[in-house]
Amino acid sequence: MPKVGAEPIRKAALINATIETVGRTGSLDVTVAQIAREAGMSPALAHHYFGSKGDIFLAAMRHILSRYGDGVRAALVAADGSGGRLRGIVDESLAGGNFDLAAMSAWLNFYALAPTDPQAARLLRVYHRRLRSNLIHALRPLVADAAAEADRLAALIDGAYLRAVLDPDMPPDRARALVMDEVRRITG
Amino acid sequence: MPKVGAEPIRKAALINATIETVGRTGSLDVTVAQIAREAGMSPALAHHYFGSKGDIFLAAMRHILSRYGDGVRAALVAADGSGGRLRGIVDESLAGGNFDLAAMSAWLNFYALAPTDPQAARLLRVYHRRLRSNLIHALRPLVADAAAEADRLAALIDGAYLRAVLDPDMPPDRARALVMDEVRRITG
Amino acid sequence: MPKVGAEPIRKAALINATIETVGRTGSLDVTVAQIAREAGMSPALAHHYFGSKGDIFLAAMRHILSRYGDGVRAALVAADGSGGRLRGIVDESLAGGNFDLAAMSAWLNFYALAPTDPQAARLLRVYHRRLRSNLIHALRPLVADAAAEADRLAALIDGAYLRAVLDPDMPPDRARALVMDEVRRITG
Amino acid sequence: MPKVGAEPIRKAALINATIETVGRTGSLDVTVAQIAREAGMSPALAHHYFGSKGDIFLAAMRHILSRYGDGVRAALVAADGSGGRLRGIVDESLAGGNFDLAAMSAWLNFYALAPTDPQAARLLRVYHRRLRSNLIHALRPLVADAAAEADRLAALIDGAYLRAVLDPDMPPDRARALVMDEVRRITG
DNA sequence: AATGAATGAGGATTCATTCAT
DNA sequence: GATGAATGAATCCTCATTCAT
Repeated sequence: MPKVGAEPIRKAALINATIETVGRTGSLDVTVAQIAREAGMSPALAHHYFGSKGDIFLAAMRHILSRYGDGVRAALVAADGSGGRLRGIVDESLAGGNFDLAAMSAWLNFYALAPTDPQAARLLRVYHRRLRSNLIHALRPLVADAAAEADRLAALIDGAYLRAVLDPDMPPDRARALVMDEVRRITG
Repeated sequence: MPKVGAEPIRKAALINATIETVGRTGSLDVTVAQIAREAGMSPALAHHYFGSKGDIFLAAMRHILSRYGDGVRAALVAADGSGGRLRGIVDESLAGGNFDLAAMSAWLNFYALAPTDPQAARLLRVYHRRLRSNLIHALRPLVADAAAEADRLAALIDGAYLRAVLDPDMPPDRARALVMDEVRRITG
Repeated sequence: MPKVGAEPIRKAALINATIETVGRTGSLDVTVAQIAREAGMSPALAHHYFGSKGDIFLAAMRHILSRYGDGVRAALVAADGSGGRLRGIVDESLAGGNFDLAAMSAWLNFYALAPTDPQAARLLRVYHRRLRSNLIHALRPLVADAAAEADRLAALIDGAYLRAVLDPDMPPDRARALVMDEVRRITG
Repeated sequence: MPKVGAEPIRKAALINATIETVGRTGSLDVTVAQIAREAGMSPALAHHYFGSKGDIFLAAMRHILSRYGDGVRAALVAADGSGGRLRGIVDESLAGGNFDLAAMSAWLNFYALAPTDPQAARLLRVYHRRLRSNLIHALRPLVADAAAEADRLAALIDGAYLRAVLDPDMPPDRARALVMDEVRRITG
């Protein structure tokens, strides 16, 4: 009997190892060997499951993105009213989990990758669209030009995240509070 | 007596070549050889004038940062009133020059570098502090809590820039307009 | 399952290749590429098995030293009486094998390395101590101040070796005879 | 009027700088730039006066050798009787000046160079011959086979020097004492 | 499925040396 | 005489990737 189901397990292990390793070193300059060691397997096997280093990274990014997407979806389901939905999106976008070194590095390097790498760009676009659509949906009952307000709020979220990540003077809590003030202004 | 005075010329050429090369490839993964070729000299000479690859990058970033700083300063001098100063800062921060691939890549990769590289972090901090202080100064006559408003505006600027850079659906003009709406709201 | 057990073979091949290459060129200024080529493998593999060029050299030196140590030990076991032991040590120290260009260059360059490289110094010290202790052991039944006589004899051995290596007018045989005269004087 | 006599001054400065630099770093791996800086001139000028790096080294070695030769000559002139001449030679050969890191490194690296570099070999041979002839001259009135005794004593001197240089357990004074004991045995 | 073995293709950096002034 | 400028040629080392087993 062949060992069944090894593939998804191995892939998941590699994805986690990638995030973990990138996080620990704070840089995308990690080697396949490092990732594989962290995942407890040989570099050759990593290449066997993913075709290349780039594919490993992409899978890891997709994982982070979908984890974020799940969080937002859950927050929206649990939310109470338009204001609640807005706050849920913001909360999730600036939640603690996005600020560990692993996620931070992943995001920043992902940004840096996007102008060059079409697959990264596509992934990022999906994220942008979904956030925008969620925001519009939540804002429509509250403001006249929901689309414009959504863009502004989305930019504010990203900017606040950036600051929280890069600026030691701006801890994540202040970043979230800063956006929440704006949300409060909108929800009245 | 030897030919003299080449140093500043060569250094400037290398800085420009760095920005140009990073811009063209859209990635920090450029080799010293590429930069040197672009600057029309040998890799050895690049190492002669700057000590290392990292120093070349740092000098390039410093150049971009100081170019931006000069722009802001000029805009502030020319500005008329608090509202004018605000609009000047926003205009300069989201000016066309910041959106060529070279500047974009430099900024994004600089962000990605900052969590790891202390010198990059220091440089970025200088930028953040200066922007914040400029915004506070311009906002003080207009709002009660200038500091909080400055943080929010700074985040909005960075977020809008990020969107304009990363999202094809958000051209620089829309990004600027988006921030200007907020400025208008503040200035009343 | 992969091909297995290459490591010791490769390491041995690299050590031999190092000695051979250093010997052929008569200088420590050999490149990893040269050594690897001599050993029939890529430079990358050499770095894979030993961490660095320095480690390759050290392993080669250790090999030479242990080869010499084995020779001395065998000579001591086979020796008959104190005088025999003395003659055995001298014979082994000035045996033909120490005079091929490879061993010579290794020794000389090792000497030159020792004041700078702590690991080389440590290795050399081991050799010195062992030789001294062997000599003292063999001399104790024969002379009053065995320690002093051992130091003198050790110096004489090293000096004779040096002459034999450096001076075309002093072939190894004469060098050995020169020391043996002294041994004969001691053993009476 | 041209500046006269610059050449010998510059050359001497470079030779001293070479010895000094080799001594400070304890290795022959010094760059022409380091030597030139130590001598207070540009690397280009060093090449102007000596044709190549090798020539600089050779000149430095020649300097050390002739300095040693002068010392021996002076000691012989001042010496009283055959025994005094012998002691003078030994004293000079193991004098303090030969044990500073500069001279040590020079000697050791010179040894290492000799099997490869014909010029170094020639120089070394001169030294060997002169020492041997001096020793024979001093020994002839004292022993039957002066030539054999001279070779043994020369080897002992070199071996003692080597030990003193390489072995922290053998300070220069003990090395000299060790040889002097032998001298005393000969002079009776 | 899994891995040790192996390498080709760079990449940063160093340095002796040359040259124009 | 003197030097800053400039470079070609190496050198060590790294790493993604392939392959035989």
